Amino acid sequence: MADFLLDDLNPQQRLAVTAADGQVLVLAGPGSGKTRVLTRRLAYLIDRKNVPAYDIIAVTFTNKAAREMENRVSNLVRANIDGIWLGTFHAMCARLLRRESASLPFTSNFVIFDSDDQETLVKRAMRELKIDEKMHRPASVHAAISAAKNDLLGPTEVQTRNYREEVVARVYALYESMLRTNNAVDFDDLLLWGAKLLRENPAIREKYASKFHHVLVDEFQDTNLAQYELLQHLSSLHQNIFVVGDEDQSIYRWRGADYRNVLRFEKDFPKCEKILLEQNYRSTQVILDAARGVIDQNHNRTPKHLFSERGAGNKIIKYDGVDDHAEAGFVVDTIAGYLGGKKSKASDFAVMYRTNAQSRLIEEAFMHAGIPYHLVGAQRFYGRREVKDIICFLRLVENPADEVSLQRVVGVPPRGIGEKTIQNLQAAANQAGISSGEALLDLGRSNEKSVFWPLIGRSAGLLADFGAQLAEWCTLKEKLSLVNLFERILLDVGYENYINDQTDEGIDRWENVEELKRLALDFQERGLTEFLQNLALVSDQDTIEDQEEQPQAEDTSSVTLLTLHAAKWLEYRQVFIVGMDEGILPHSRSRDDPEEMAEERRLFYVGITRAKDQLYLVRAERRSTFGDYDYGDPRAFCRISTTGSSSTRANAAPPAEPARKRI
DNA sequence: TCGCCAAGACTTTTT
DNA sequence: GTCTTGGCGA
Repeated sequence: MADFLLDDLNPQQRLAVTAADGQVLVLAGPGSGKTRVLTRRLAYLIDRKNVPAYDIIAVTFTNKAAREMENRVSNLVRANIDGIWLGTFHAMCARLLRRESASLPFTSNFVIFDSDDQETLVKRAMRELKIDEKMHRPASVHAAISAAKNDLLGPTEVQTRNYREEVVARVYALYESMLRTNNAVDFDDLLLWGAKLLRENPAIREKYASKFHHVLVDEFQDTNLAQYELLQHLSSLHQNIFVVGDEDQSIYRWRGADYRNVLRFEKDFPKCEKILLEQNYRSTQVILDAARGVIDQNHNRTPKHLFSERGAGNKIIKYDGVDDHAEAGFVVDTIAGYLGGKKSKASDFAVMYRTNAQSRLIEEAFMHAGIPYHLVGAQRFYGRREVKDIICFLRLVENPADEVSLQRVVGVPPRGIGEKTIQNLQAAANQAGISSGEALLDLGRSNEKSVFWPLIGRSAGLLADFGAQLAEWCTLKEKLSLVNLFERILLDVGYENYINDQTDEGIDRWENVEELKRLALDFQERGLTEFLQNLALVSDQDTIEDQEEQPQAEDTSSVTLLTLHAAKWLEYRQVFIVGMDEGILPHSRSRDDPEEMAEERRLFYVGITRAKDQLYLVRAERRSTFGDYDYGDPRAFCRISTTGSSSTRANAAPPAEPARKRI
């Protein structure tokens, strides 16, 4: 009898999908049908094992992956799957924290600070502590705090072996208390508090551990320590945990991801069933062999023998341009050649690079040649100034205690309120033991009669005006629909005039505001709170790639330009990896650290395995960096077999020539 | 307080 | 090369 759930799976995939209860570790090479296995497993549990959907939690790393999985599973099973907990780690944790806020130091309507907000708050903490921002850059202090949180370390638990670490600890402590007064959590907190909550409250832990009979995890190699602990707690009772990942594709170490969680899993669950998915449905054997030549140099992993039934395929083509212009020229000329032949369309091609800065020259070359192209993930919609402005206005209306938003929008557009006035407001509010937002609202209500009036100085009137404005919005929040509130705020502050100066840039910015308004329209029924939460947790990559899913007319097809990191989910017939120079790929900052070099190899590996038919490795003899020219050195990563005849050839390459001098 | 100019920085960016 | 930041004058 035909079985649509299992028939089209290969033996390894079927083994994984139908595995017995317990712990299952699926190591899935690139293009081996990882998503398919995960969705079929979910469908199998629900449809064949009669597991109710609400007994299952399945976590992914992107909203897009979660949405896709939900759609596919609901198409595969007869049962209704509404009760399933399916989403990103962060969204699942946000839900958990809102439900259990009684046991937490914030209320259930907490706001979520994104990385920009985090950095703003770090800066404020540093100023308050009078720490020199030249010596300790806020970005790096922020990174240190974030890393500590990913390792589940609180402000009193971080190491203070030297002055720098001590500075970080002090900033961390103040930063943390500032989050509390803002009733806010940051991205990292969602995971940290989630793990802490379950660790320290046995009753709550048991509640969820008994609820979730099955725990499923996607992209397991990119979990951090907090996520790992979370998974342990959630599966602590029923012990049914099914994880899918590939340690060779772990490329987010700098954000706390630790591929060694795969090893940890094997150690913590010695009885786990380990299944390797090695049949690749994407690439030719030549490409897979090249990829293997790169990745086999890494340690602490399970070796995999990726194979393809697609045959050897074309040789990998290497190209050394004289400079970066020649590099871009080669890419564009090659693609132009194919497009002239009519057999290929622009969307068959992708150009991948290590750093975003490399895209500029390539873009110019495409523009010059008149070939349509688009960038993936370069300009983050939610990171745009105008988008962030509006979000902060809305956040302030939702939660006037949000000091980060207040500070941002109090002078947008400029209304005569500057640094000094804000400082006075903060000091006055501090003294009264309330937030600046509350003090501002009081000023708006009582004007000169407010106790804060004399403490502000010259601009008290301006501040009171803004406070009254904010108070009005807060009242309107209850009466108007989300979109009407949105429009009202824009109108009240004259935002369109401010942002749209009729230049191309101004028009573009205003269009972004309108795009945000369209998004708000989808949340008319759910309201402001949910809209804001969604904005915090649904970001960037999700929205951009959605357009890819619905390719429009043929003539809009274009070449894709993207960083190697952004390439992870994608595949193309022909892939160009450019900038194959020591210092760029592998990146110079990785040179001295073997773990970092291993990550560069994984990044390269991810890039190689995106190619279905044809791979090009391109480099330049010299390239301009920040104005003047540098000579590159084609070391480690250019030693790669182009014919696939021997995957060990990459290791046996002659030693690299010494780096050439710079002119 | 705001807007302009010069100086300095500059890997990657699932949430 | 280009974006952000900080200092200074109007």
